[in-house]
Amino acid sequence: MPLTLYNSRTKKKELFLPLTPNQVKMYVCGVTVYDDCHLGHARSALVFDTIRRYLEYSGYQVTYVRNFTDVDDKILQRAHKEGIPWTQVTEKYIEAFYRDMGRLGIIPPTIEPRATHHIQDIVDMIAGLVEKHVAYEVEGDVYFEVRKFSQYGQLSGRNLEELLAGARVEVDHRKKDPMDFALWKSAKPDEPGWESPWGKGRPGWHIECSAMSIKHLGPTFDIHGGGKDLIFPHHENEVAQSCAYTGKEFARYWIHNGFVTIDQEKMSKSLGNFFTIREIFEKSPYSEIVTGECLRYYLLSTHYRSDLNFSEQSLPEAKAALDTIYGLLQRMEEPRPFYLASPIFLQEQLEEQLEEQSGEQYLASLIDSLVQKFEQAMDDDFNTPKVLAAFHEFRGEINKLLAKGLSDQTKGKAREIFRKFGEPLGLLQNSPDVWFGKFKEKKPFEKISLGFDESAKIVPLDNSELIEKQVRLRNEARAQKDFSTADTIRNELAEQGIILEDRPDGTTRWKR
RNA sequence: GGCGCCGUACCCAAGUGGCUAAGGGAGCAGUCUGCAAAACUGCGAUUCAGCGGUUCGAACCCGCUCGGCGCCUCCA
Repeated sequence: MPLTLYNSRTKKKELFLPLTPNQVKMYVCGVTVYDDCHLGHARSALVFDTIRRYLEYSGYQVTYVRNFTDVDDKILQRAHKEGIPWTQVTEKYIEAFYRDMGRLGIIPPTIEPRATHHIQDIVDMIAGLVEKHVAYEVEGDVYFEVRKFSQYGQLSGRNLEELLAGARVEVDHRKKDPMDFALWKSAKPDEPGWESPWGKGRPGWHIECSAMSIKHLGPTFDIHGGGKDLIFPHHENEVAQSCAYTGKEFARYWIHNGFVTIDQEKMSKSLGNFFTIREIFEKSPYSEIVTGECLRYYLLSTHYRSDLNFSEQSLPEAKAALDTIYGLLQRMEEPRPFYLASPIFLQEQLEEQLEEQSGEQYLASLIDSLVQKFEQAMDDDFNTPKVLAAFHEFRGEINKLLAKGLSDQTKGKAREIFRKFGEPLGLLQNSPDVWFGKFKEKKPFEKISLGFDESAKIVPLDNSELIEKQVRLRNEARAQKDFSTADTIRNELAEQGIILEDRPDGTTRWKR
């Protein structure tokens, strides 16, 4: 089935045909490492992680490059404010970034270049642009001359006249045109800098992505991605300087993800309405593993190009939805109830077997249908919400089959399917026991709150043995029809967020 | 001011010209259960912000109106 994706350059869905068959070269703008990353950054990383996973699922060999901007004004400001070397700022936040990505199950890209490791490539590229007379130096700064690139504005759908008319930038009279942008910035005496033909300085923001993508993927590559706020000026400028430099097409498909909003407004540092990933995990009532997967589910429950609004319900809703699937996985792991195997039920057992025959055939058709829906939805511009719907439909059908009785082999097959198709989404890879908190849990009933609520403290505990003991006591009471004691225990456990489920055979399973 | 996006049930969210408008959450009712939980079944938009138009046919196309948001400055 052919993959189609929305190309923001042409504003249309297009058939995806990579430059080299079976290979995809993809570059995504990463983060500037001057602070903890927030949900918006995470969304971008997650969207492209999912795209990468699906491309690999589809059989492509993917080279995925995602950069770190590790030198820039904000980093220097931060270092100055904290009175530490700027390199310490970048190291700290690169580490934090890895921690957050890991919690979200985001697979590291193939290559993670840093601007500071590519200064020579950047200088070479700028020198080439100066040589071609599309860039010029003024007092140690080098600017790209937008008038020299006739296609300028093509990606973002603007033209220079419009831009000038609405320009809010204060005009720097040293520039030939107000829209000219910096390739190289001269360093002030106290600022870090590298030697260059124009004196000591550092790269402008846009040039690093061009230099590093060309270096690692070649002049023309398949996919370039990032948040939709990067379309202008960042990506527009990348196109201009790259094409001017190589004389070749730059990225062939442009993919831009939508924002995460709070109260319908873009989450951003300047508005102050953001949640860092760290904060979300610290305040989550769920374990780290569960929180990570819930967050992932939540972010995938909206199409990547749409904005999505984060609220206090987002995580609990994702948890409830995932619970239904993990609950099924758990039931499919359990041995078939003994009452189905006892002699009294021999007649029923025979019937069960007959049911199983048709049940297993039916399962095969359900799997076919799921695979088809999965691929169709993902091939249609990565429609993850549709995929999740298909999972839930599949779940419902399997639940019905399970009630009729399924062989261990068939149950195993169904479980495998959930795992296999959850993988490209980064979902359903945990064991039900971990999911339902039998190993580690934080303090229950602390709802994730919007804002800086210090009351939500992490209380790590591993009280499985205690719970098991309570469950045993309760079942002894139940056996003696001492239901008041049984109910007392149930209520006590419920207060700790433990839910008991009695099986028909008298045993009890518990979960959080 | 320029360019652009969005408005689908109580909430989240697919669907963008033609079978009964997916799916999740919450809710109500039922089956099951000592009670519960889970699972299953049923109920819930004659309707897709509003109005007008195109069409045999529109939530989907066009126009206008109302409401929300984004980019044009650093931004995932």
